Amino acid sequence: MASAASPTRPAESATSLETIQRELTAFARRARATAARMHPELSLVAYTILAHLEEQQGCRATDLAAHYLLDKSTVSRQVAALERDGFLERRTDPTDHRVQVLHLAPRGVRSLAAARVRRQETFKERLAAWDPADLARFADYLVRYNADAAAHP
Amino acid sequence: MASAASPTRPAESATSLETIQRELTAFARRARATAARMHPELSLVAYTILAHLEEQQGCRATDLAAHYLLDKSTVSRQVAALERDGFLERRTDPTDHRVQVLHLAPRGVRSLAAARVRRQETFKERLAAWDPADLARFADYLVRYNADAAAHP
DNA sequence: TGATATCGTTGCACTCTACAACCCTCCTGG
DNA sequence: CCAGGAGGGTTGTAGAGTGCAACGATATCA
Repeated sequence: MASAASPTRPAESATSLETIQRELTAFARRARATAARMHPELSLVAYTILAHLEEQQGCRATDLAAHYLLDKSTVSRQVAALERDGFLERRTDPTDHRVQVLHLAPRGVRSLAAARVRRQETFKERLAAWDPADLARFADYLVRYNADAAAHP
Repeated sequence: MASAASPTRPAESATSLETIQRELTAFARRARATAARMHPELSLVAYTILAHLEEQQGCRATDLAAHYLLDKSTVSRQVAALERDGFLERRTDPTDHRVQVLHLAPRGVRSLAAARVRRQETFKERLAAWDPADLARFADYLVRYNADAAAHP
């Protein structure tokens, strides 16, 4: 399972599909526990929300829900907990008082940075033996797969 | 994000790592809901357990826990529910009365087959536009990644 | 035979999640 | 102008999934 490219006779497509299914679900099962080990302070969802906030320079709870296919009530509770613990802050949009724009609070910035370092270390160690070209291709495949998954729900 | 391979200057490895992290966690968040949509009768964990049982021709609950990094109590409850609903059966090992070997029951075989068909259809549609060579490479990468993840916990 | 290890179950607590009902604010058509 | 609908967000409720700790039963070994 080490080498990158395999022969690709048409008959093998079905096998690839099975493998992709099995390996993706295997990963999914472990993701939560892995996240908990890497950064106990931030759950997988919390980390995701904070990272999104940093990347987007702030956004609304509804955006988070839409982007991550979560119910708005779920996001609401997550955000409430993150605000209570000082990871983020809400700023009511002055032009539309229905809207609360979420921004990272100082503690959120710090925790996110620390968590990112831990994640980087783990992934770096984990993927140390990979050729950079393979890493890049793998990343591309994942992006493409998630895009396809979003398009075919 | 459509084309497969990207340029791979060394400086891009860090970006690839970030992308891989982000896309894998994005997938993980959606996996449970996706499974529920594809086969409402079997949760993601239930499907996984039954598939493992089929593949291994029966195994112990402890094996499942070790393989999927779950607490034995979690597996115990999952197995109890699956037995209650007729998806699997337990057979006490005659040579070691502590051990219960789990096997698929007829209903488990049927449900697993149906779920597999639904999953195949979904994935086939989802990945229809992919070149078989890309599929094969993607599958290889996933296998390799999960192996590395298991080796560096 | 007694100490130790293994397999599994159960009590407990917690997180994550969706759905439904609700409130508040905004917008638009009569 | 204002009534009704739409959008953003919260809360009540319920259920799945999970881990930890304590326990009982069985097996193994000194």
